[in-house]
Amino acid sequence: MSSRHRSRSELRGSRGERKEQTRRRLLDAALGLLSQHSFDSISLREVAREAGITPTAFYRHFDDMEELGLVLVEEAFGTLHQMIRDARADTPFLRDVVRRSVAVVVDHVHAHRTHLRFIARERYGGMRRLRRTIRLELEHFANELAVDLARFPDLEGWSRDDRQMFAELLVDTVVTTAAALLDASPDEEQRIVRRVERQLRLIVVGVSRWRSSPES
Amino acid sequence: MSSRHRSRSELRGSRGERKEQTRRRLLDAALGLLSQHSFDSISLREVAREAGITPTAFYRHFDDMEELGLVLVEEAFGTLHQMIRDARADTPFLRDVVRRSVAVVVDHVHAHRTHLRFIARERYGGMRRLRRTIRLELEHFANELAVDLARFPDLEGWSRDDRQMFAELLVDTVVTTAAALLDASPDEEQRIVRRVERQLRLIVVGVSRWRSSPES
DNA sequence: TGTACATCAGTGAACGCGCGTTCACTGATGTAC
DNA sequence: TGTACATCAGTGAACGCGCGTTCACTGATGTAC
Repeated sequence: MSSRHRSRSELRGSRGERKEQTRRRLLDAALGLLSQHSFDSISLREVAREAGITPTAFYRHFDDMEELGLVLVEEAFGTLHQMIRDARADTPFLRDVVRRSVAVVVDHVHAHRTHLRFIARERYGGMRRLRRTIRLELEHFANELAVDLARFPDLEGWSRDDRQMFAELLVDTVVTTAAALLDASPDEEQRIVRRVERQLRLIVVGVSRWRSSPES
Repeated sequence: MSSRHRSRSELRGSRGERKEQTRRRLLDAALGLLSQHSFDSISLREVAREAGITPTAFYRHFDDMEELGLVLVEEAFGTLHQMIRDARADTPFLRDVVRRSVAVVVDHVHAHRTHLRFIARERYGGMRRLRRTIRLELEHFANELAVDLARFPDLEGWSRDDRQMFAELLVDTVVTTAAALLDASPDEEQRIVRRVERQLRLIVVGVSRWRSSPES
């Protein structure tokens, strides 16, 4: 407070490393502010203040807030892909994967709360470009899942299109659930988890009868 | 432009009626601005300007922007309940209702675009109170649907809890679809509609086998 | 029907504030010799 | 290893602007008699 210049722990590291640390603080500051506000209502000055630098220095790291937002989308989907890798299991049974996945999503909500909140909030938020980028990433995500689903015996003989449709249903259900978990108390969390487990089980029952006997 | 006071069409009507017209213009102005921004980033002054009154006069109608937002939630769910009434059909077959419902949702997205966009955008948006109110309304909505579902033979013997779980899956799928339709071109719209039709059919297949043979 | 008064939706000036962006700058770190 | 210079992350003052809210007001509409 009294000493001028470099009074923080950032005294450590090379100039490049310290720049990277500041950039990280800016991103984290934005993620933090997003717990209370949507992205298009947080200001560059707030983010800089929260990160402990002057507004002017912000421009050493990003052209404007939108660019920072796009970096957050990229980051958030990085952690989301990590999540899906965690959920992948060595079982031929879809129901095992589904059961396992719910637990992974819950863990992920706790471990990467700010990233998931950002995606949930901006998926239908106010900034067109962010919304679009998130939508494209989610589609990409569902595409990957659709490819991966081909290995399950339950989906043998399914068309690419049907697998895609099923993948998108899973992704939407999981994202909606993750978003609901963000605002939930521990009690509500348990309720939400039980609900989505049964919903996914219901869907998997449908899968096992799809095509082979689509009419009941 | 040159004449002072009451130069608009609002010359018609009693004082009470004209006040109501101005209030309506404020609500519509907010809904219009929401096509580009989220609710917590639009300003009282913008809304007043768009409605053609001074910022000061805003306070004759609402205490602040949050109160206006809560009125919009109420309105939007009014039209949503109208939608569900339109979708209700005299058939014992769940699959008929589901098919019909998708068409009703598409119509509704066109007829009440601004209301649906508001709900989609603020469901996980930046203002806690709006988010909470929307969540409660959606739960209420799913409760009603769960009661209504009891009349279908496919769901005979289902517990109240299972019907609730199923109702929430339907509501989430439909709301997610409506939100996706808001940004869609006509081509994309067709794709989205076909996708959700198949997703709901898949779910309904699951329903027909639920409990009677939950294990495949 | 006519008059005197009350109501109140909307006005316009004013306030202090935080905003995004510009500019010239500082001084520690990095590099060339 | 020491010196001279270049780089560049971060500073601080300044700008014009739109914000929410206050205040005293205006004048058309509504009401009481």
